[in-house]
Amino acid sequence: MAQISLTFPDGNSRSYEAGITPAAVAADISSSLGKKAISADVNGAHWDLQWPIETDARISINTMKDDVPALELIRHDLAHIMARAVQEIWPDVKVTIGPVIERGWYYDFDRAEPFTPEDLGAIETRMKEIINRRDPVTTEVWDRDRAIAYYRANNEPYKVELVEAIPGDQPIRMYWHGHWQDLCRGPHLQHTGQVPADAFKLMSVAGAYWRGDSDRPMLQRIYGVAFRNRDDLKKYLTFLEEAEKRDHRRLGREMELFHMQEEAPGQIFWHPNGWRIYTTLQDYMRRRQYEGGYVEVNTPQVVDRRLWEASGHWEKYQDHMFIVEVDEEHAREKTVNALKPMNCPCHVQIFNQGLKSYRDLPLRMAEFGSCNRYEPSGALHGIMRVRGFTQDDAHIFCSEDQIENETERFIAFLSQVYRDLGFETFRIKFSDRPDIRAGDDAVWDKAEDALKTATEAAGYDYELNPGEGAFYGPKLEFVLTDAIGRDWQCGTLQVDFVMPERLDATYIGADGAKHRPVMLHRATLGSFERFIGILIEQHAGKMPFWLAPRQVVVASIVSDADAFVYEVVDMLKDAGVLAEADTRNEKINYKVREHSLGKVPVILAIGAREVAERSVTVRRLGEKKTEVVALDRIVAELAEAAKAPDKV
RNA sequence: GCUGCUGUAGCUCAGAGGUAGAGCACUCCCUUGGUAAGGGAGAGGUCGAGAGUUCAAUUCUCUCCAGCAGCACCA
Repeated sequence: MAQISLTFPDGNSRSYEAGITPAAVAADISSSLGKKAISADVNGAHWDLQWPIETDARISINTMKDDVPALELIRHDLAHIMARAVQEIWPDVKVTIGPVIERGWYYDFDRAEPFTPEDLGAIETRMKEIINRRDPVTTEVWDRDRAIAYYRANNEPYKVELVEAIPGDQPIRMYWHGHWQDLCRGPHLQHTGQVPADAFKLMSVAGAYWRGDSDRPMLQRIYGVAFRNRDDLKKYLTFLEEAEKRDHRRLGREMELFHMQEEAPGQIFWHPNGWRIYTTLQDYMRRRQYEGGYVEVNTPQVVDRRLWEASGHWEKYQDHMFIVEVDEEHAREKTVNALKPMNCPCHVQIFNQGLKSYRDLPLRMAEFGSCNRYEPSGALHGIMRVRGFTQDDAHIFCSEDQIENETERFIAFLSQVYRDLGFETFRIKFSDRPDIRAGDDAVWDKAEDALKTATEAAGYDYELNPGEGAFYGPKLEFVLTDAIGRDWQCGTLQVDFVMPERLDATYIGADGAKHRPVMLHRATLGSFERFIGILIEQHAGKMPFWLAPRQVVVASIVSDADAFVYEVVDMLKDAGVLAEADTRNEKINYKVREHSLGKVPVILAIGAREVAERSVTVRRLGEKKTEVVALDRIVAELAEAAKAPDKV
């Protein structure tokens, strides 16, 4: 028998017979490790304890203390255990796939009747039974024909399709959890009892297309979450509650920011409070963009189809456009217009007015561009994904040589804005050329290099999204992480070689000849609607003072203080602070509770004492303590706090 | 758009084949109270829309609309 040498993490090696399994190695080290082992890392690959090792290798044995492999195995085994539980309860349900996902797993089933919440409870109970049976997990490699014949015989058409799709050079591996068997690449745990029975939960059922293809059957997907122990599960459930409390749809109603109604799906009715956030943010962006060398423009909402045909939107984007037909008097045909879904074609129209010189470049043309897109009904979500929205859009018309500098400049601009808005860090994703694309490879090379070099020069790393660029050019995407760890893609910068060509934009170069400008599409916030949604959730409604739609409530404690309350409100308003009086016939407790729930950052209470000494008692949101402050001082302090970050 | 679920007062929700209820919010009265709900009274609903079954529909059936979760979409 050939011998192989296995090297352990501490640097020691031992000699074993070729074909030894990690399970045997672990048992050889100690019998307790043999029991605790869950998997191995063999030359960096995640290795099932039963898979033989045939060559010299570095090996380490994993136990439940190793969180990455432990979570992977727990979730993966639970996917199998759930599928088994489902087939034990309903033998005619067909199984498909069940991968591990971020906090758990899912498994897709084909079953005529929908799973109900009660069904989920029954499945969960059965899963716990299976775990308690401590069934051994075993594996073997099957011949392709045998696997196909087996699944045909068992009436599992989805599995047949999966086996057929496995490339010829890859083994077809079967796993048993007790008597229940599934096609799986592994690895898995030693036995079902290694799964913690109190650290998982089935969360929801939803439809999902077979193989993610909307032309194929709709399956039922059951989602579960799983962790190494009960505490981690509890923490996750608490996180979900926290996210629910921050839901901008709920806070939008509670803080009277906006509403939406049936007659205008995907469109927002902004109330005074919400609109104050919107305009404050927009005013701030307008100032920053002016500073950043942009000119601001405004373009039409309703535009004849001819322009959309020229830009290519009519062909590629028509399903997402609101089409407006008008019967013109005496006209032979109806005029067909579309509400603009994007601003770029209109911006090119402005660029095309008059001759442009290379001296005009780069031309940074910004618009708070109101767009309408007919988004699929299922995509709508609060104010985050809507059919009517306003982008903080701009198009930079420049030469190819200027792409890099403009990119670096934009990253600096965007990072300043994000910092001002309370997001200290962000990630950059770089999407390069897709398979189907327009333009020469030489131009793509140049554009991709420019984006990468500029990103590095600005001091940022990027993650590569291979092949995810738009057909007209590569792009950068800027991703924020919020206070509870969720990612939001907001900013974007996209190089476009195609639109200037289609709409015949040109400039006169230093050589006196006509040249094609490059367009950089860029947005910082993305859309005001979505970004405000993110801000609401980021802050759980407690907006930074300068952005808060209601900044100060001046509340009387006794009605004799009312006159002074109004005086204080006027002083604050004159100082640029959003102040309102609350002189209602209510106790101070009641007023404090109501305005705290309304997320008003500062309450100034005024009773007889304050009137006598011209002071106020300050109570700040989230704090229990109060302090008495002289009137002039608090007005000065709040006036300072109300300034936007670019004015501080 | 697809699958499933939901739609009753401003909000959160209960209810039943015989044209509706609670709490909070709202209005009025009493109360002038010192930092997260003082007391009392009152008003408020075409039960998402349309059609069908029935003596009778908000309740049962169908269609549509909207919302929620996920999928697909987000050139």
